[in-house]
Amino acid sequence: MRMSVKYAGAPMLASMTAPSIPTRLAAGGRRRTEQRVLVAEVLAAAKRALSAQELYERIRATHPTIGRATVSRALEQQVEDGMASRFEREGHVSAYIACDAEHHHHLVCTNCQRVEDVAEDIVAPMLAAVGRRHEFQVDHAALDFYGLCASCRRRRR
Amino acid sequence: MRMSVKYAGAPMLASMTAPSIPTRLAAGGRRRTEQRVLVAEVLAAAKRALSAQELYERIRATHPTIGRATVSRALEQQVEDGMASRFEREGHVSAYIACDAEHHHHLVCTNCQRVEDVAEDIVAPMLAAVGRRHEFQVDHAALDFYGLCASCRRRRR
DNA sequence: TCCGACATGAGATTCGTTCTCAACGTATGC
DNA sequence: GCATACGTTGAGAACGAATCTCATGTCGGA
Repeated sequence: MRMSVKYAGAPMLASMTAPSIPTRLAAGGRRRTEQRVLVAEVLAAAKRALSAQELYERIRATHPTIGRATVSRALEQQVEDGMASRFEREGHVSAYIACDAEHHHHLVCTNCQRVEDVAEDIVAPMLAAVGRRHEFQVDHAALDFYGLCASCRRRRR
Repeated sequence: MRMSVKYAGAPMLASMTAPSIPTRLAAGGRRRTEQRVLVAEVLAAAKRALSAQELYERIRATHPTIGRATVSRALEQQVEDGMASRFEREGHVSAYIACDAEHHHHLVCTNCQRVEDVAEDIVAPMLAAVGRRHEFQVDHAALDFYGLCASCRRRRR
């Protein structure tokens, strides 16, 4: 399932001046190592969801000595620090995408695998409706949509 | 991620007279074996999401000779036949819940683990909005909500 | 009742992830 | 600029849930 996205009740902040990747990597006493920069950059450049394994293989093409565990740990940290979010794909595999703010749900193109963020104001009324109708206090939700993005749709015709 | 729930465009049919578990198990040339009935009944009785492992252990309490693979295969078939739906839990584990119709999204209580279905008419407008706003043709979606159900909420006070 | 195809169970295998631990490299204080 | 402390790395081992294999069992149509 999609990693939890919290609804603290407060409206999402409009993105402030976003810090660069290396800056964000150094948050919370973490060290800015070559490997961790690499993982973050390759993930961000991919603009689509990648499993740890896939990312590991991509990076290995240019940096053959990097370790599986390093990639895995770097991704884990990025999720913790809010720089990425994690899905659970079918087949018991985690997949990650770079993410520049929290509170994001995703549109995944089943053709080209690219990922878009869902506008938050589309989702919010539905969450409110769920709370009203079901007497259910929604804490967090996993909302992911699969289909064809605009360009793949055009290309299909 | 949550197993796909298809949006074929047609409105959901109001549930017709639902066939019994043993009847539905025999769909499509499948055999109605003791084990497959058992798996379906225990899952339905649980009224909450269970992993294959958890279900296996529950069943083993009364039927110690049942095999892991049998439970696993039975669940797989139920998902195929629309009698259950599958989540991917954190930790790369599948979880299943019994399901009496398709097109269901779920409210999962994080306290008592019980599962409710989300009213489909709450979800539909949002799907339409996503399609309009994002020029994205939604084929299927994984929508799961986590929080406290009404009774757990009362009990917490 | 008979027989073939489907289903079962036990254990082996698979495969992505996580753990372990010695060696390394970063950042900080001096 | 240098030394020190400790977070980070990489290789391989360990892990764990699911899946596969295959001999045996059983369902259900003929």
